[in-house]
Amino acid sequence: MPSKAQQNKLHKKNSLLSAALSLLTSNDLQDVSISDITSKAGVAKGTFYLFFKDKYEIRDYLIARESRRILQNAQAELDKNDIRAFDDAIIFMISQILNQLCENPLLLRLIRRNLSWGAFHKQLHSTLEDSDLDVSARFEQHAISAGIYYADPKMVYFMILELTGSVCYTSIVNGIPAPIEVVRPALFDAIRAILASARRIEAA
Amino acid sequence: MPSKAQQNKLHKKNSLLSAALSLLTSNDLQDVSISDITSKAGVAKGTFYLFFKDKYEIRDYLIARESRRILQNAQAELDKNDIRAFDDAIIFMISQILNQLCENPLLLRLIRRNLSWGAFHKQLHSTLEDSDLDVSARFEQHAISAGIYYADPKMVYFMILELTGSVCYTSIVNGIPAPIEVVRPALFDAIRAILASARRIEAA
Amino acid sequence: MPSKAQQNKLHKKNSLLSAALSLLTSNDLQDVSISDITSKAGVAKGTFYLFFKDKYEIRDYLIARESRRILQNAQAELDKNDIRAFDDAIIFMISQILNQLCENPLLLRLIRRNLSWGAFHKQLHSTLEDSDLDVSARFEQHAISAGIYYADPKMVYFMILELTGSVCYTSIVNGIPAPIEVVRPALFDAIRAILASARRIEAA
Amino acid sequence: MPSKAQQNKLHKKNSLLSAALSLLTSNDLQDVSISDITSKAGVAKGTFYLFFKDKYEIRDYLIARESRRILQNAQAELDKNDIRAFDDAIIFMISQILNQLCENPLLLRLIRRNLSWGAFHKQLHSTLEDSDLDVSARFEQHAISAGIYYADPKMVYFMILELTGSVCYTSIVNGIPAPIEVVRPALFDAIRAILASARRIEAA
DNA sequence: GATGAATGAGACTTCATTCAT
DNA sequence: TATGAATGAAGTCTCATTCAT
Repeated sequence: MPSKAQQNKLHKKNSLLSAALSLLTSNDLQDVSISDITSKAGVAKGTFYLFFKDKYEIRDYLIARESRRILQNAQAELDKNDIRAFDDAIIFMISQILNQLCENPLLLRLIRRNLSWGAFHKQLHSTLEDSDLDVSARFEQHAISAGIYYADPKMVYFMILELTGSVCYTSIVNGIPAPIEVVRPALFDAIRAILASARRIEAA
Repeated sequence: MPSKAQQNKLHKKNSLLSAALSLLTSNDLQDVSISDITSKAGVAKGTFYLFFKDKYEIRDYLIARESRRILQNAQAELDKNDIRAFDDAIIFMISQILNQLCENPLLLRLIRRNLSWGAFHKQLHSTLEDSDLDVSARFEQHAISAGIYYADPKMVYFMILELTGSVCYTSIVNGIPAPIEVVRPALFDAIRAILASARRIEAA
Repeated sequence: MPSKAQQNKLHKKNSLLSAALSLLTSNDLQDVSISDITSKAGVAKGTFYLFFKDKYEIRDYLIARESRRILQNAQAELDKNDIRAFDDAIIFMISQILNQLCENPLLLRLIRRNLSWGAFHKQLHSTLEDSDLDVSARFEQHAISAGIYYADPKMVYFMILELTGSVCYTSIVNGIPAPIEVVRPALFDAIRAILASARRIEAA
Repeated sequence: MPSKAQQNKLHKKNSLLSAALSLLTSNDLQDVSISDITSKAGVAKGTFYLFFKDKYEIRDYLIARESRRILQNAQAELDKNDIRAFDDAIIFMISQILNQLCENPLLLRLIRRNLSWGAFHKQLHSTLEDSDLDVSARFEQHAISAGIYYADPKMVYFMILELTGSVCYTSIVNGIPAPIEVVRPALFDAIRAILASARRIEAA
C-alpha cells in the first residue's frame, strides 16, 4: 500500500477513535450510534466497518487504551519522583490513578470497572500500537529493584488494580458506600495490607 | 383490590422476572427484547410496562436480587456451621460465594462485577420484598459478637465484596490473570490481610 | 380479536397489496423498496412485517393472485359464451388470456413466465381467500361435459398454460421470435395439437 | 495491445465468469455481491467493471452461455447418433436436454425458464465468442435434409424450447404438477404433436 | 387491569460504484 | 491496466412504546 493511502487510513481510524471517545464519555453506549460516531469523525458510515466490527469493539478498544493511558500516566508521575520505599511507590501510583479518575469522571463512565484492562487485556493489547511497553512488567521490575520478592507479582498487581478500579467506580459514580475522599484512606490501607501480606523480602 | 386480582398481578410480575432471568443469563441485554421477555412469560407486551419502566430496570432489579440471594445463601451456610474465629467465618462465607459463582457462570454473566449490589444497592433494596434482612448489618453483628471492633465495618465489608466480585468475574469469565482455582488462594490471602489491617480488638 | 380491529387489519393488508401491485407493475422488484410500498399504502413501515416476511413474499403472492385473476376472467368470458366444441372453448379461453396480457403488458412484467401459478401454486393458494374455486378443476369438468377423456387432464392443462405463459412473455416483452400477432396463430395451432394428441373420446 | 496483456485480460474475464457461475448456481442473484464474485475470482473489485456493467449483465451472459452449451451438447449427442426420422431426432435432442437439466438442477436455478435464450437471445449472442454456430439454424437444416417443410421452422423450434424450458423448470425445481419422470412422457407427446401439426412434407 | 396491533424512528449494515494511485 | 480504499445512499428490519379495545 502506498504511503499516502496508509497515512490517510490511519488518520481516519484515529478520527473514529477520537469521535467515539468523546461520545462515549458523555453518553451511554446504547445512546451512541455508529452514525453519530462517523458524522462526528467526518468520515462515511461505511468507513467505520473497515476498522471495527461494531460499536462494542470500538468501545472495548477505547476502554483498554484509556485504562492503559491512565496507568502509564501514573507510572510516569512515579518515575518523576524518587520514592524508594516500594509500598509508598505503589500507593503513590494508585493515588495518581485516583486523581485522574476523580478529575475525569466522564472517562470513568466509559471505563466502568475495567481499569485492569489497561494492564491485562491481552487480546486488545495486541492491536495497541505501543504494546511493547508492558504495564504489568513495570510492577515486577520495581519490586525487584526494591529487593522485594513476590511469589506471583502479576497476581498481586491484578488484585490491587481490580480493587482500585471497582471501588473507585462505585464510590465516584454512585457515591457508595461513601464519597471517594472517605473511601480513599480505607482503600490505601487495604492495598498496603495486600502488598505486605504477599511479600517476602529477599536476602540481598 | 380483591385478593385474587392482587395474586394474579404478583404472579404476572414473577413470570416476567423468571423469564427475564432465564433470558439474561444466556444472552446479553441488547439481544433480549421486551417481546422476548413477555412472550416467554406468557403475558402481553403492554403488561411489562405495568411493572417496569424498561428493560434496564428489570435487569438491575435482577442483578440486585440475585446478588443478594448469593450473599444470603452464603450467610445461611455460615449459620449452619459454628465457625468461631471471625476471619475464618468471613473467608468461609466468601468461599461459599465463590462456589455459587463457579457453579453458575451464566448467572455471573448477568451480575458481572456488581456483586456488591446484593449488600449496598439502596435504591433497589427498597423495592425488594424481604428487605428487612439487611445483609451488610450481619457482617457488623458478627464482628461485634466476636469481640472485634472495626472503625467502619461497612467499608471493610464493601471493599471485600468489591474485590471478590471483580476478581471472580475477570477470572471466571475471562480467565484473567489465571483460572479461578489459581486466583482463589491469593484472593483469600488478600481478604485476610484487609480484615487484619482494619481490625482493632476491643478489650471485653 | 374484535371485529373492528380485524377489519382494520384486513384493510391494511389490502392497502399494502394494492400499493405493491401498482409499484411492481411499473418497476423491477429491486427498484421497489418496502419503504416505497408502505408509504404508498399509507401505513407504517413496521406494519409491512405483520403481513409479509419480505418483498419477495408479497411479489409471489401478487403473481399468484393476478395470474389467477386472469385465468378466472378468461373462464368467466367463456361461461358467457356457449362454445360447445371443447377445443374451441379452450382456444377461446387462451385467447382471452392473451388479450388480457396484451392489454396489460405492465402486469405481464410482474407475472413474467409464472402464469401457471394462477392454477398450480399450491402454497400460495392456501392463503388466497377464495381458494374454494379451483381453477384447474374447471378444465377437467369442461372436458367431461364434452364427453372427452384425458388420462391426466391436469397435466394437459399445465402444459398448455406453461406454453402460453412462456411464449407470451417472450413475445410480448422481448418481441422474440416475433410480435405476438405473429406468434398467436402458431401458439393456437400448437395448443390444438396438444389437446388432440392427449385426448381419447369416451363412448357415451 | 501486446499479446500477453490480452491473454491476461481474457484470463481475468474467464475467472470472473467462472466465479459468477459457481456463485449463481448455488445462490440467488440478490445474495451474490460483486465483491463475492471478484474475491472468488481473485481480482480486484474495480476490475469487474472493466468487463461488465453490473451483476445483471454477467448473470444474463451466463444464462445465455449455459443454455447455449446445453443445446449444443444435445446437438453433439444427436450428431453422434444416426437418427433418421426427424421427429425422433428432435425428441432425442430434447431428451438430451432434459438429462442435462436433471443432472444439474443447480444450473437450472440459474437458467430458470430462460432455456430458449440459448437459441434466441440475439443481443447476448453477438458477444458470445463462437456465435458463428447458430443453434436454431441447425433445426432448420435438419428438417430440410429430412425432406420436411415448415412454414416457419424458427417458430416451431422456439415453441418447443419454451415449452421444454418452462415445463422442466417447474417440474424439476418445484415438483409441479408432478416429478419430471412423470412429466417427461407427456412433454414428449406434446412436442411430437406440435411437430406433426406444423409440418408439411415436401414432395422430394 | 390487560391486551397486542400498530407505529415509525432509527439502528445496523451492505454494496455498487468511483477514482486516486 | 488494475487496484481497493472510501464512499454514502439506501436497504432491511427491529423494537420500545402507545393506546383503543
